[in-house]
Amino acid sequence: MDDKNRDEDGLTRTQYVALAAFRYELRRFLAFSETAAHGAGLPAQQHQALLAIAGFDGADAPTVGTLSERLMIAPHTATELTARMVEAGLISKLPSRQDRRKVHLALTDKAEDLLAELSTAHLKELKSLEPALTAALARLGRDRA
Amino acid sequence: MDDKNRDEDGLTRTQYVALAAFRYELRRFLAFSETAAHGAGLPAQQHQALLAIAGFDGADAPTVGTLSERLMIAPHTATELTARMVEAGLISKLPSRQDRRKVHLALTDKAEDLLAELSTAHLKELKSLEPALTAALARLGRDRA
DNA sequence: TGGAAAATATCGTAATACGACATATTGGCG
DNA sequence: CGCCAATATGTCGTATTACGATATTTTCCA
Repeated sequence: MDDKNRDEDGLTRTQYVALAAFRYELRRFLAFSETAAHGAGLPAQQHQALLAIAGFDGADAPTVGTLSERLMIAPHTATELTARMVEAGLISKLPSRQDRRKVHLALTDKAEDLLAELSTAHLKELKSLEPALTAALARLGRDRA
Repeated sequence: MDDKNRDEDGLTRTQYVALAAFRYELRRFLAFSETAAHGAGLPAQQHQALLAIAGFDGADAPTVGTLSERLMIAPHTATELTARMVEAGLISKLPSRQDRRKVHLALTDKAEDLLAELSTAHLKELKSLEPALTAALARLGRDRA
């Protein structure tokens, strides 16, 4: 069906529109998040680092390594990121007693306040964006060629 | 309820975990997308530009301005992006007849092939990531404090 | 105990988005 | 009808940030 709407190789026009719409919704959320973080005086990636540390679901405190995993960045990039954040007074580094190669990370009071404020705003925004995001995602599943 | 799990200001630990998990799922998808684009020889943003052009849901061909809107970047950033893409043989620019300030954008054959390949892979990946993403999103709505 | 592996760190480099500014074109209005 | 503000795109220098290559320290195990 709908062969006139199909590109030579490819997908239907509807599928491109659906994919593009999904990415647009994603960008809307990410743009909101970036603006909110900047408004609080944080680069977006530092906000993500704070959230990853505070929301880390593990036994002991997260390390530079866990941060690199959760943010999906190279280990040495996490090193640089955390160095900037220590500089900015957002986190503290504590060398592990058990394994002295590791460095545990903890939020400062300042960072906890900022993160609480940002997270509240994000939950609210996500609540309002959720329908559009879910709908855009679901739309991709239909019209499978 | 659960006051011992509540940070001073702030949200419950569960909420931080849920927010962090949602962002992690988002990053997984974005990392897949970036890897796929790079594998096809494209910077991620150029892939997004191709998709935004191909999936533009409007009457006439998209312009530099529409691209800046859909990608949520500044107009002059869209100018630079499109210049790089013309250079790379991915798009062509066609000054509008109606309004000679505007420049319409169209994919080259090469770009159509690349986009078809990437979009197929993305639809497949999204199909597999969709449950986790939807679940992470839905989880945010529960546990509202 | 001697090295391979792991964890973090350093330095130079590249990509890309932005701010400030410039140019061209359009449309409205006195 | 001509002038000017607004619109659309373009140019240039700058700053941020992530990466590759490489180094250092510590741990683990054969």
